Parts: sequence; structure tokens; C-alpha cells
Amino acid sequence: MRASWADLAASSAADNVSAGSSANNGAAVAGSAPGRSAYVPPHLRNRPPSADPPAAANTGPTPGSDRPGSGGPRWGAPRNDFRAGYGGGGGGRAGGWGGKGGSWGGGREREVNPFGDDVDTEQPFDEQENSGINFDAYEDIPVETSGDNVPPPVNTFAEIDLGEAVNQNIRRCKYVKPTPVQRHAIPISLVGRDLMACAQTGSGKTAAFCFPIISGIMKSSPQVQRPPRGARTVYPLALILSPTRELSMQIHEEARKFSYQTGVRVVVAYGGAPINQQLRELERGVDILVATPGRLVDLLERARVSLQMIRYLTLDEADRMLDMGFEPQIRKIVEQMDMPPSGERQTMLFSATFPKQIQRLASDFLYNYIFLAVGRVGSSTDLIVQRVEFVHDSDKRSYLMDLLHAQRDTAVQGKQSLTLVFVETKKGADALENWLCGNGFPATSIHGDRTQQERESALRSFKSGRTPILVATDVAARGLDIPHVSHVINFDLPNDIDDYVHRIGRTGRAGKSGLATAFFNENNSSMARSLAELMQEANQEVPTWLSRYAARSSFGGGRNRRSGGGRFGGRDIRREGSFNRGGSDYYGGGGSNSGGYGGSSGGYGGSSGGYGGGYGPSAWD
DNA sequence: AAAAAAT
Repeated sequence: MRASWADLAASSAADNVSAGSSANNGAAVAGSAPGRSAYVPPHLRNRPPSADPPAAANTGPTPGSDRPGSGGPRWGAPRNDFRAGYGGGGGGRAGGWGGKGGSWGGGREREVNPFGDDVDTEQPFDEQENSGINFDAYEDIPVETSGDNVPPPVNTFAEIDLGEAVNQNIRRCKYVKPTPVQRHAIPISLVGRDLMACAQTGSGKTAAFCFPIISGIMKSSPQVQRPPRGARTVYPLALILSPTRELSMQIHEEARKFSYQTGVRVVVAYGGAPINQQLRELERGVDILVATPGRLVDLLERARVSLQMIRYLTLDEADRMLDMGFEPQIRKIVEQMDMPPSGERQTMLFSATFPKQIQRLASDFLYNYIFLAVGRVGSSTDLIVQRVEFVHDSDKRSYLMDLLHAQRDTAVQGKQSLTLVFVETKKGADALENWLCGNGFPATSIHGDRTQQERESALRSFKSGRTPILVATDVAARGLDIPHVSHVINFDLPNDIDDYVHRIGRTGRAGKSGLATAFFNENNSSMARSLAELMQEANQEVPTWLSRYAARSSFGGGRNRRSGGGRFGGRDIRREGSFNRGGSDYYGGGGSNSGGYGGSSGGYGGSSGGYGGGYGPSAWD
């Protein structure tokens, strides 16, 4: 039977159990009856099996089961020693893994090559994704870190010991150089620290949290005890939560590439798709589970997934998930099921912004975290050319047609350039798609009223260029990485400038240039000021009529304007001093943290200009 | 106000 790395270990342990102690509890375990009935002594309930000494006994430095309060080591390397991580102390284990890889590698069924290059050359799969990243475009993105003992960033992948298999996948992905998030987040994660990161997709976030997880799973030793649950319960080691189904799919696809031929198995679970197929995938074994909250809760309630063995937890687009009302589900998953508590797992929280609600989540879910802020999409780059045109609602369609005609003529190298059209409502999306098709434009649409199947096929059709026009609601606004989108059209402007930033971020991806056109009219006057400011910040030409609108609407319109600093989505609230409510919860060591980040932020002096020490007015105010 | 997400 095929198994993932974790389940292989678990099942061999199960064999041991049934062989050794069948007289007593063999019925429950070996009988493989759905084992909800298996007896768990009270003192072992709700405890990860890894808390037992056997797991730690044959590992090197890995799982310390000490609680945060004890100040002892936790998952990963000991605190305060970010060098000793995998390079030194992990060396012995890394060797063990390598040897084992050979022995069971033969028995595995052939892993589908996610790169699509079946001839196993070093030639990376070029067209579909992640191709031709212009890394220089990342150079000037500002970065801030703070917290205790922040590990120094790396400049190359070679500096990090992710293992040969992962390194090869990095090469296949054509990643030459780490992006700013990766440069900072990977070392932080490799030493086992919790992370609160303000960054957006497109910044290389997915790889930033996947690499350390994959590498950590490969390098750690197998769990030797299988928790007495149903035979069909699976025990992922890592959980990645994301707000939308498409984003989960995308993370899954990327994670599969990063873990190709590492033996680490990645499975995705989301709603809207038949659960049975996902259950089958899970049963084949899972190390990393990527999921949307609703479907995961379902799986947990069915006891098909247990979180007891979770060592890595990542929440992606956390602010988005809260916006969408997922907080109860997320808290249920993280706090009320069987997941190890904060401090016993490694948690990474990614969010574009850092409002109060997220701060609370961070203090509840994270342990002595390091805060990382990466400049926002479109902030310091002029990769996206933004245009705003004054268009009455009744004229929008004909304006759109003009734009699309122009676009059609610019198709380069036989490659159809893709246009993403954002509208406000699902109904509007259907209507516009229908109208476009009726007028000879190859369009499709994606929104929440379409079936999951329709959504996926629309996305495929768009990506492939078969229908190079995609009409979308905000379901597609955040996180989706669609290569070759050359034009984002805000047919209807959103009511929130953050949404606008996310939408235009669908173009100009990975260092490529892009165009964003917005249709503005009197219905959008509440957006005028924030839009004008944003464009100015990004060195875009602001039409004088828009400036006039902005001036006119300036008095009331606080709502759509940013409250925080300009270039980052947020800043480390722990820095704001002792008056901060519950401040002592945030850092174990009291006030000592100011020294920590002081040292680490050296070298970023140049980038912190617009940010500096000033928490007062910025370009946004 | 609309969108998203489990059935």
C-alpha cells in the first residue's frame, strides 16, 4: 500500500504494536475497525503522540516537547541558536533520510511529475507557471523584521540546506535567487520560529513557507507511535489553510512541485468538489494538507483527519479569511480540535494587512513570533501602469470593447495576452460574459455562483489562452497567480482600496510589467481620494479630474483610506511600547526584544526610509 | 452591499 512518509512510519509502528501487544489492545488496532472506540487513557487524550519520549529518543535535536512556558527548545532547533538548525545538528538525521530514501523509493508507485517534463532532464517546464521571473524587480522592495533573535536573511538558496531533492526542484522551478520574503522567512522558519508576515502572494510567499516545511519533514525522524484512532484517520504533519478553493489548489500545485521526489506527500481538500476523491487521496497518505476551512472542519468531524501530529501550521491570506467570516472555523481548527498548542507546533501567519483582529489571532496562535513586513504589491514598483478613465455605467461596455480590441491587436509572439475583467456582482459577471461572447469576444467567467467544476474549467481555459478574457468577481482578486495576465480592467471599481490593490496585483506578477485600467464614475467618488493617493504613491499619472474628485470627497472619506504606514500592510504592534494591552503576552522575555530587532534591521536602513521611526503621518495621510 | 465558504 502506498503511503506517505508519515504514514509509512506510522503504519510500521502499527505493525509493531499489533505484533507486540495483540493480546491486550490488538483488537482495536490490528482489527482496523474504525477505531473511534479504541481506548485512550485519559492522560494521553488530546496529546500528540510525539510528546512521548520514543519520538524524541531517536532524533537528534528535533522535537522538544517543552511547553513555551518552560523556555526550553521547541520544534526545530533550539531558540537563540539559529545556526545550529539543520546545518549542524541536523546533519546526522539528514544522512539517515538519504539512506532510507533509497530503500523504500523502489516500492513507490511512480509519482506524477508536476513539472510536466517527463523526460527527466534538468530542463524545467517553462510555459505554464513560474517562468522567467525578473528577480531584479524585487531588489528595491522594502523589508522590515522585528522580534527576538531574528536570524539573518540569506541571499542565495545555496546558503540554505534544504536538501538535494528540494534544491533540484528549486532549479526546475527556475528559481535563481530567493525573493525578499523568501530571503527572510526561510531562515526564520528553518530555526523553528513562529512567524507573522505581512506579505502578499506574488511575492514568493508560497515557496517561503513550503520549503522549510518540506525540508523539515524530510529531515525529522519518523514518529514511532501511531495514535489509536480509526484506521482511516490520517495524520498530516503540516496544515496550510487558505481562504478560497482556487488558492488552495494553487498552493497544492506549487507544493507538489517543491516536494517532487522528496517522498513528502501533499494533498488538497476543499469544498464544492466531491469529497470521496479527496478522501481517497488522503487515504493514500498525507504529510502536508492544504485546505479551505469549511471542508477541513468537515473532515475533522468525520474523524478522517486528525491534527494530533501537526508540527507546522500556516495560515495564508489570514486577513482575507477573517473578512470572509472564517474566524470561528479557524479557531475551531486551531484551538478546539486536537492540534498541538502554540509553542509545540511551528506556526506561520501570512496576511496582507495587520489590523486588530489579526493581531489578536497572532497573539493567540503564535509563540514568541518574529514579525516580517514586506513592501506591498504595487507600492514601490512601477511595474503596473495604472490608468483611470471616467466612464458612465451606460458607456462601460463600449469602452471595454475598445480596450479589448486594442488588446487583441497587441498579441505578441503568437501568444494571446490575457485580460482579467473585475465586476462587482456575480450577476454582473454572468451578464458581461454573456454579452462579450455574444459580441465575438472569447470570454469566460468565475464567481461564487458557478459550480466548482465551472470555476476550475474557466480558470484553465483562461490560463491556456483558449478564452483570453476572464470576467471575475472578487473571488479571483487575491492570491491567484495567473501568468501572462497583461491587463486588469476594473469594469466596476471595488469599494475598498485594498481590494483594488489586490486586483491590480493580478498583473505585473513576478516582476513582469502589466497594465491596469479602471472605470471610474460618480458612484465611485468614495474611492477617489484613496485611489489618487495610491496612484501618486506608485508614481502614476493622476488625471486632474480625479484629483478634483479626491479633493471634493476628502472630508468624509476616512473609511476607504489606509490607517497604517504606507509601504507595508502593517507593522509589528509589539513595537509600540508597554502601553499596549496585553503586551507581555507577545514576548516571553519582556522588554528585551527591542534589542533584538534593532540589530537585525541593520542593513535595511536604506529601505526603511518611508517607514523609519515615524508612526505619524505618512504619504497616505 | 457583495463576495466567499461544508452539505
